[in-house]
Amino acid sequence: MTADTVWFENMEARIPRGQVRTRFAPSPTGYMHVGNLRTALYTWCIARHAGGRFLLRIEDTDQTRQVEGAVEIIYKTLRDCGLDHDEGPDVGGPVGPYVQTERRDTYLPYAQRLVERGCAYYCFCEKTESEEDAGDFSRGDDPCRDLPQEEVRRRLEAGLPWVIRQKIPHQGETTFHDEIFGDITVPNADLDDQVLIKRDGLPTYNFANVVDDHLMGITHVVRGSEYLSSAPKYDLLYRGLGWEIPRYVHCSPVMRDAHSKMSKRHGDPSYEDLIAQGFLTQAVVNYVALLGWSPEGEREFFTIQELAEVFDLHRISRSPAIFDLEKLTYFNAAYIKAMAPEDFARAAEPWIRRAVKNPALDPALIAAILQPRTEKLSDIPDKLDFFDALPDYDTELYVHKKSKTDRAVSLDALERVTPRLRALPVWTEEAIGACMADLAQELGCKNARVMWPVRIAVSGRAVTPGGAVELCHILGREETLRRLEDGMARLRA
RNA sequence: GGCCCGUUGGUCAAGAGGUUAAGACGGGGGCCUCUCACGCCCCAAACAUGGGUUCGAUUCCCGUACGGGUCACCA
Repeated sequence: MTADTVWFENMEARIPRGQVRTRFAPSPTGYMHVGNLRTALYTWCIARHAGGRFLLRIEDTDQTRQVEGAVEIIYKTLRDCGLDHDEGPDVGGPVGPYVQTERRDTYLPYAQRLVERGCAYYCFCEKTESEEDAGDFSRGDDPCRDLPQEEVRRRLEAGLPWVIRQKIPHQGETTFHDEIFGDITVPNADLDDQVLIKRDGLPTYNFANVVDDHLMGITHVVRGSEYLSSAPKYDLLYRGLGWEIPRYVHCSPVMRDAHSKMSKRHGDPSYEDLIAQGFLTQAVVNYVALLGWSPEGEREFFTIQELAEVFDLHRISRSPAIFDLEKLTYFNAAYIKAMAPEDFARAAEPWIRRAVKNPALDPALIAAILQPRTEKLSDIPDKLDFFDALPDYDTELYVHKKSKTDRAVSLDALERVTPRLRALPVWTEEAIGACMADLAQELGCKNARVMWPVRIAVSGRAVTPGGAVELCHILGREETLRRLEDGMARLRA
């Protein structure tokens, strides 16, 4: 193959040979599926791993499915995730434009070239019933397939509506290579004469993809495995146009269960839904990377840059992977624990403020006790319902066998500790902790005998984020003493 | 239905013609501990199935089952 002359076709000067170029080519549907995000991530990783270029191309040839604002969501998601692109509608580049409807005039000449070469033909057929319900109508039988050139010209001049279809050979078979699935061979008779140029003059996805990928110098075509069965037709197209065939990387889908893909329709969360639920971008990206791909070795925590470094496309899995919210939650919790306390405090504050309105309570202190026990930000508010006001509670909470407390012991503990706390020279965690520990030691018992009752009195809850010491500290001396008094009153009642 | 692809514990998955078949999540148990968590330790849990090839297959080949994809003037 004379790749050096045909490969870039008028573009040798603009794209360095040997450069790895990949593209993410979403159609603007209004949100980012988890599967799409993963495809974008793998595509980005392939380019970055090789020091190549990553492009963004918007595939909007379906006029009937435009969603306003959809492109912005794509930009925002890619930006948030760190999937920066080198070329695209917003940043330009040498092979633009990067929006297919803005390239509308570039496709027809290539389709006509295929017609001239006998690899495609004008079809004047009406849409047929059988076609519309996707029956077993064999396109190989299309009466337009072998129309005499004169007749074609006559009909075109008469203004008859037409489409251009790919002319698949009746005989033989086609073998294509996929980086993940290997060589796949199919009989040409099983391939249909797909439409290349639609009646509205716009190319179909299948055709626009081939033309654009070539014109943009794409070396690795990454996409979902639903395109696997079209791949032999792509090969025929590339060959018909005399173009070098790129490397195909078909990725199996991300599933919601064993039977169906993740989808908005079924209520599965999109990327933006996950973020709204309190998942961190890095956790989502990290988790999703491992859904259908695995690194060498046992490590599973990676920054996006680290992913790019170690990414090996040949370790992408052939079988579909089921999305597991529990494992994502585990990753999220791990990322939260690893955050710098200030960063976590900043991320958690809005969620803390949903439950804690009292301005005297320091959200940073609350964040500190929350951080090790928060799996996702959205479960923060429920943990904080006792801060603003002490809830009504049952004194049964004071009975705890492991801490060796009952109502009488608790009352005794509270009565002893309250004056000491009132007298503390400073209200710090260290001072409060020492105060309670000292008392326990004097009583010759475990800390629990003092701290359990205090924690109950101060929170009214059996389960709290943080222990007695932290809670007292956060609530402040005055409120702490007020709640301890309240607790003693309840125990005496 | 035709064609194509896939199948290792509940989930994500490593792995190689000969292994006690990794690891992680989840589950169970324990330790730690002022609760819940965190952390640490331990445990249970898998090669879909039938034939080959082979001294030996979970690993290679064929069939079967099951699952998925595709068969649009949607992407």
